[in-house]
Amino acid sequence: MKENYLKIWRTVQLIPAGKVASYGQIADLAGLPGRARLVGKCLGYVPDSGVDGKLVPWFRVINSAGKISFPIGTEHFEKQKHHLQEEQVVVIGARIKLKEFQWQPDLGELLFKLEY
DNA sequence: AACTTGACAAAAA
DNA sequence: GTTTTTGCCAAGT
Repeated sequence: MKENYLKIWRTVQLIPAGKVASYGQIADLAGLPGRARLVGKCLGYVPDSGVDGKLVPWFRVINSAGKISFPIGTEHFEKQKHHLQEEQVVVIGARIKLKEFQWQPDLGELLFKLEY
């Protein structure tokens, strides 16, 4: 169902530059609790052209362990790491300090997103 | 309808 | 810290 993909893509667009979010966190915010794996799957289908006229920053989504989910050394891995470093996120190996870089949405943003 | 597949996650070891 | 095991559930065959 493409309905869910859109919810997820739009939620990912809310992550500010320089911050990251986990797959589970995105699932929750998108109103799809327990569907972290769906988030991962659908990010693989993100249109390069973007959604609603904006790009979807798929590279700001990492796993709950605080690591990039692609195998180290793969093309995807390097690309994601590069994107993150471009916006000042510190990546050591595959690891990112969630304590420092995890997105913590404030109440205002949540209200804005309450329309489903 | 049955079975497989994930860019996952939490708990256990 | 690490790896393994289990549970998860929409989507695609």
